[in-house]
Amino acid sequence: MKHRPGFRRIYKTLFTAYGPQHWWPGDSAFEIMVGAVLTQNTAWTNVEKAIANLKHARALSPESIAGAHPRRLAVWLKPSGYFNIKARRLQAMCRWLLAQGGVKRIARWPTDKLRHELLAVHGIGPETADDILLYAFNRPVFVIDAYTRRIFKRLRLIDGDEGYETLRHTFEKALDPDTQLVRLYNEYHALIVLHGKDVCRKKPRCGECCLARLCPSRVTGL
DNA sequence: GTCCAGGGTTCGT
DNA sequence: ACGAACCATGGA
Repeated sequence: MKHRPGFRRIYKTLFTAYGPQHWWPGDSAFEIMVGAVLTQNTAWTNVEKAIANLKHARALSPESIAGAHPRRLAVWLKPSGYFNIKARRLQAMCRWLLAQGGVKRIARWPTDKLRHELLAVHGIGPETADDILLYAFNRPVFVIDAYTRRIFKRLRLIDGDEGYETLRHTFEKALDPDTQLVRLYNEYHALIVLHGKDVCRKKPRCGECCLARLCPSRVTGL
């Protein structure tokens, strides 16, 4: 594949501009898994409210969620939107978790097996699986999302219409090897999301953002 | 009032 | 193998 020196440079530029983000907010691997499902197409501020509801009800555990009445679970999830769908997805994930013997058990699986099994769970697609792998289990998996496509398309480093896996491998090959891959992927994705929502949408002109000199099209927004 | 957020499933072509 | 409808709250 063609050499792409831009990927590391863009990371350094974003890191310099915004500093370390220390994702994912959450007190446990399980909480991160729950957050990954709840944040699907949803603002994180709304997800925090739903997680707070679960905590206050002492329901933030695989057993509680799996055993809860879907109706009551939906009430707790209401602030995060799609509450009926997400109630079902969380229960699917929790029942799967319990069937495997819990978080501690699957934490010892090799990354490719863990990823394959996660993708087989109802409600967990490629991005949610990779969020979980990277942020809950500290595996070196690069997360691709809509912001990643937008920003790197404008930077002319990708076409934008590649499949998820193709894009993921592009990023992973461009950034490997590294002494702390997990740390790099962790910060990179967080910085992409931060830059995407705080700059690209509000101020689409690249001349106004930290990536100005690296952006051929001069537009990083939509 | 309109737009869209840290997507995935399902069902048409 | 793609495209579109669907889900639903809250902040800008």
